[in-house]
Amino acid sequence: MTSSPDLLFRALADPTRRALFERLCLEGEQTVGALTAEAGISQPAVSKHLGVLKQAGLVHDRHEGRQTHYSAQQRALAPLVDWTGRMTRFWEARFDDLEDLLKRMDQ
Amino acid sequence: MTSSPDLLFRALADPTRRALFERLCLEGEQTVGALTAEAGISQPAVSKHLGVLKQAGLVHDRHEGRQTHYSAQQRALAPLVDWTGRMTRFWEARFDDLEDLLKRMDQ
DNA sequence: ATTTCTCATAACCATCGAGTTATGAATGTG
DNA sequence: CACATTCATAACTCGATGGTTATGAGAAAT
Repeated sequence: MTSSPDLLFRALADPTRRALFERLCLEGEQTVGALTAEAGISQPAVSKHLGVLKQAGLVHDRHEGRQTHYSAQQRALAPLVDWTGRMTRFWEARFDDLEDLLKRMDQ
Repeated sequence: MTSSPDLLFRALADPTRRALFERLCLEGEQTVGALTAEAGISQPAVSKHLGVLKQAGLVHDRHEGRQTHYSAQQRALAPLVDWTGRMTRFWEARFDDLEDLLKRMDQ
């Protein structure tokens, strides 16, 4: 069983793949050809990356004629945001404890 | 030049490594021995993972006698939060645009 | 001083993953 | 129908990476 944040982290760990996702986020829907034109790698490589992103739920594909349009699914980032939240919340809690301690020491 | 989010994503992409970081976040400072006891892998493997986390700025090590104490540096997650923010902000902006469009179409 | 304990490093191995080229499937075009 | 275009998949290569065991360095204990 591969957990949800695991898929996301793994999918976004590769810089090329992250660049593809960023383009889809910032510039909106793109065809494979358009993405390949700027990616600096071969078309099959781009397709494979898009496949990984799709499997992670980060992109959605729409077939139109002989071309495939990919678009970002930013909602899929939610588990990532949750995860960082859980990790940093503990830091804040601990920080609050420290503040309490200092306050109590002050009196 | 490896950018900051790149190091973070790569460091957190491995489930074993992420588990180590989570433990340090939730349970606080731990020695290598304590971490190894529950990690299910050899001590050298744990040390190597901790080295990667340290290089990414995610953990800090403190030497005390013959043991090394590791602790989480949650602040290091900031670039990750920023990145997800930049990606999702565009979604919200685009969503707002859509809402505006619908509103205008309504009139 | 010798031994024991804790951790890091070295050397090695196997697997994974990102890239390539070749090719096929599906759709449009002459 | 024949040809071109667009994308996905197959087969392969090769470097990166996560794991192992062996060993060394440094600190504590006897």
